[in-house]
Amino acid sequence: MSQNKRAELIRNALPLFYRNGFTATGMDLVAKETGVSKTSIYKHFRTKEELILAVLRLRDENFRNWLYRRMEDLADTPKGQLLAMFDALGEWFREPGYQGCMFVKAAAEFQQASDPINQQAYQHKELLLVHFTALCRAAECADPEAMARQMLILKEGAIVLAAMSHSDAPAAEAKAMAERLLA
Amino acid sequence: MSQNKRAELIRNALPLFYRNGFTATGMDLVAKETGVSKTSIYKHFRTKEELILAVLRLRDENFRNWLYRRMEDLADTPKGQLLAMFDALGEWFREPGYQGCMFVKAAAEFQQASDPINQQAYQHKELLLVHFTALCRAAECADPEAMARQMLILKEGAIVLAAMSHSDAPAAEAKAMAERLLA
DNA sequence: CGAGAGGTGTACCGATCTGTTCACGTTTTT
DNA sequence: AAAAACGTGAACAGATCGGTACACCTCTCG
Repeated sequence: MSQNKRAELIRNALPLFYRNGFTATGMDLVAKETGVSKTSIYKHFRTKEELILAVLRLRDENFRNWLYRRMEDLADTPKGQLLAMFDALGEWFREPGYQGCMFVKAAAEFQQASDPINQQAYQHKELLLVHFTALCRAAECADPEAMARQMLILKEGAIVLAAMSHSDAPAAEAKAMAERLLA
Repeated sequence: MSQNKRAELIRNALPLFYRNGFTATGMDLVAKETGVSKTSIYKHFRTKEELILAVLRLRDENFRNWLYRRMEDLADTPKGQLLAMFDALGEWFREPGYQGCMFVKAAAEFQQASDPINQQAYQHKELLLVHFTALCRAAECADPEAMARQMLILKEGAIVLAAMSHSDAPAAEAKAMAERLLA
């Protein structure tokens, strides 16, 4: 019961924070839009920061699961999967509510390195890097770590520019670069 | 007189917004830290939004001037300048107060496409793209427009990851990619 | 001198923020 | 059926937000 309400709260708060921003979204709005009273919210989370951290944990899980699965569905070789990532990103960019990377925005709003939100946001990027490194190693790249970091740069650049330009073109442009680098 | 105070206000407000964020920086703090009374601020700018737009205009001018000049100082061929951009970015990343791209953060905080701040933030990226395109054309790239957009993706990816990882390594990694793409 | 422009500091307005309190229902368990 | 657990709505506290009002100071210039 309690866990259900808690999970429902986190799940419904996610799009709120994603679309309105963290600071700009008040707890009264969270209560109203999630259907969970403010009293209950503060029974599950001591502060707004704890709720945001929980939301980011869910987002990390959802996003990485979605991306990895999509990469596997679109290609079966390691190199093919790395390239397919940019096709998956393109699909994401074309979604109506696309607003950029939630972790980049979290790090932008809570930019002190000592902030737990900032740290958790970067952790998401580190987890992506681990996965990319494994794929690069399986693809027998000369320097898997370096190639993985480069793929991450391409991914982040495409995400930021797609958000700012309201276009999915950066996905294809990043993919073109990845193709030449992985060749 | 008036213009001096106004310029001084914008100049001193810039690092405040850059380090604290736009929403998180209150007008009382702006008045206190810039040395310009709130009464005077609101004589020059009708709203906080207008002040932010003025700050972003100054930042655009300062940053583009600095980057273009640094690229010219470090190399004399068009291709060399494009590569030198990543060395210049590395210098920026190593500066003590580095906090990422102010325009990306502005677009993240004011993410509605109809928001004037969002529009002005993207305009900065468009101006960079114009410059890159001219350099790519001078470097006799096969497709100057596409190559310029790719260089912009590399630049934005490096900026975001340098900010999140508190490291200057993305500059060298992006440069390595640019070298292979421009070869 | 005297007027006006440009500036300051402070107090204030109404709204909104995070977080708490309290009295009250509803459901589950014993 | 009694009791504990879980939930609600609404009011509230204290702080802060963007923005305004007002009295005052200090120059410059005629």
